[in-house]
Amino acid sequence: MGATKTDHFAESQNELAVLAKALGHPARIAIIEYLLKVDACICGDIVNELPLSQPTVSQHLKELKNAGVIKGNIEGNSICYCINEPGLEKIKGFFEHITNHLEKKRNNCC
Amino acid sequence: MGATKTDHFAESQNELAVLAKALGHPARIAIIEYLLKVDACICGDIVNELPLSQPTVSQHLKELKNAGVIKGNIEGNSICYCINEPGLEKIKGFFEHITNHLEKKRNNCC
DNA sequence: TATTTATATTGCAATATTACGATATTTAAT
DNA sequence: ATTAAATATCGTAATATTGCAATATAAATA
Repeated sequence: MGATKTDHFAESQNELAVLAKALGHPARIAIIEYLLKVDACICGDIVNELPLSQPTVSQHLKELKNAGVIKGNIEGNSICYCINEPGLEKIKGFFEHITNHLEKKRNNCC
Repeated sequence: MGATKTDHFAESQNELAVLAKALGHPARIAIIEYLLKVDACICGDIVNELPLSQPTVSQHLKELKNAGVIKGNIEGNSICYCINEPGLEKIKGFFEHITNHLEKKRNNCC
């Protein structure tokens, strides 16, 4: 025990969970917000923006990339990380689906 | 080490991370989807819908509730769990913010 | 080529999560 | 009052995550 029973769930459920999980850490939220703020790729200065060590930041970037939230290219001496739109569209769609549904058929038992 | 450095991040970043983290498990995605599908509160049959034991499901429900994704009332012999709209609006707003921003100023370096 | 700069990887300790059996709690029904 | 039901909590094992120091890698520059 201890490991998530991934194979007992639908593919789409696992996909959404992976995306959500990737965003389930304040440092990774901060990275995304910083990407938006500077309105460009991360090229070098992300470590100074976060209250974490360089290896830790690198690890968080890796997780965001693995989950499909950001994408990265090698850019000379540094790495260029950007938001990966398809990944974010997928999770945004999930929440839109939920809230649209709630607006249509408001159940009020709670 | 090992624990998230919550106090080094902004309150809003921690809030969003908590919400996203709560959805970062396929069982909890499945619970939300089931709540939408039946279009009512969960009253008893959620355990049969999931490939997990009753204590595990109970634990997942608790986490969703703590994070503010669902809310629950005692309803006689069972518990009535519903989607908690404010929580979902908050995280939906985050993703809308991101995708709106991306549409406006599309950076194309990656 | 040596050095600097930027990022990644390794290894490890601390902590958190996941899952479930056993048990407790709480309410409804007998 | 007992029993049945539904859900929660406890205890615990297995696994995952978080964070960083040390080290590796790779490219730019002196």
